[in-house]
Amino acid sequence: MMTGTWSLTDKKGKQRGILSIYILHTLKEKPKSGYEILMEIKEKTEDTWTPSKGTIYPLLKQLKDEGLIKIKEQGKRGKNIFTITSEGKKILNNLRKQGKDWREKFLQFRKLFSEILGEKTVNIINLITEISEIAFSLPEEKKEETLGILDRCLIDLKKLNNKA
Amino acid sequence: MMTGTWSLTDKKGKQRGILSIYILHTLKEKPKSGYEILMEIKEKTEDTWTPSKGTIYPLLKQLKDEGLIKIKEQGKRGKNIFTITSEGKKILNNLRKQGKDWREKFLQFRKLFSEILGEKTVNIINLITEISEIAFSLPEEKKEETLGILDRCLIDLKKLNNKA
DNA sequence: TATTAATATTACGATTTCGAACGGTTCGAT
DNA sequence: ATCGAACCGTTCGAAATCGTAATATTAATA
Repeated sequence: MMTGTWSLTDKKGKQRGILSIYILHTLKEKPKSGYEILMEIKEKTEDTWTPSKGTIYPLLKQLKDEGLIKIKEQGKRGKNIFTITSEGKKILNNLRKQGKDWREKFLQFRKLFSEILGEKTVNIINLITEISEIAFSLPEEKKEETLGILDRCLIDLKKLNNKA
Repeated sequence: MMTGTWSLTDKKGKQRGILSIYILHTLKEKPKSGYEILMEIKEKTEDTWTPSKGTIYPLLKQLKDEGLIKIKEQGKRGKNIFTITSEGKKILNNLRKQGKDWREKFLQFRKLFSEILGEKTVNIINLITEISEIAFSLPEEKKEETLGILDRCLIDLKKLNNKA
């Protein structure tokens, strides 16, 4: 969806797509192979997104050539285990700062999608989306209260469900 | 973001991206020029997305060549006012049916983005995800009550926010 | 042991969209 | 009369990603 809309530009002026950003992010947590990253995304998104093999491998190579990641070790079957470099960490931190705009974009796109689909539950979607955006924007010290409010909401919905 | 992920395949086997789908949708409501559609999107998404001119004009031409839209009239300055054809309406309806998966995709991507951005609100994400799932699964006749519960939640969060 | 499945990667054409440059036509302001 | 802005569209290289096919190497299963 819209090639550049979700891309971020790092401090070197290089545009980075979602997958690049995710790769840096996950390699910062722990060294991984291409296949592992691929399967991880598939799992985390509940089969909603499986990055194409044709994308992830050339991208890993590109990021390595750029010095943002490196091969930590090699395993069987031609396996390369990548890890992030310190340069990569800098780039990632810089990108994260710029990703703050995503929140607003998400809200807008969700609204547009609802309209396109002619969804009859527009009000529900809009409410949930708004709830999401406020919940995420509340500061850390309000987290307990936030969770409490959401929990109550969930309980109420479950009750309503059980009255079915 | 992920070129094909949000694309839908119409009954003719042709892949349609977001912009195509939006064009069909909005021309169904009312005939419009390319520039009008462009500005409409920009407005509706609060400047979050302005489709590229390099995209929309060739796309309109393509859709016209395919018989999904036609030129209704022409105005000054080379302006073409497009309207949807009956064939286009069929395609749009077919596409809408397939867009039902977007809902789940959206939630998943929202979660992934939060993780990438280092948002420290995992529990919040999980709660909101659960809330979404229940809210959407409740039957239509419970809609009013659902809305009520969600509304209350939103109000509570807004109050919490205003206590900042 | 042979076959199937899973892991691991490469190659490549296709797709949607961007971004930028370019050009033309009104229209309102000066 | 001139200018700047807005409307209106075209061209084109670049970018991120998809989808698919192919290949190789284990590991699991029959």
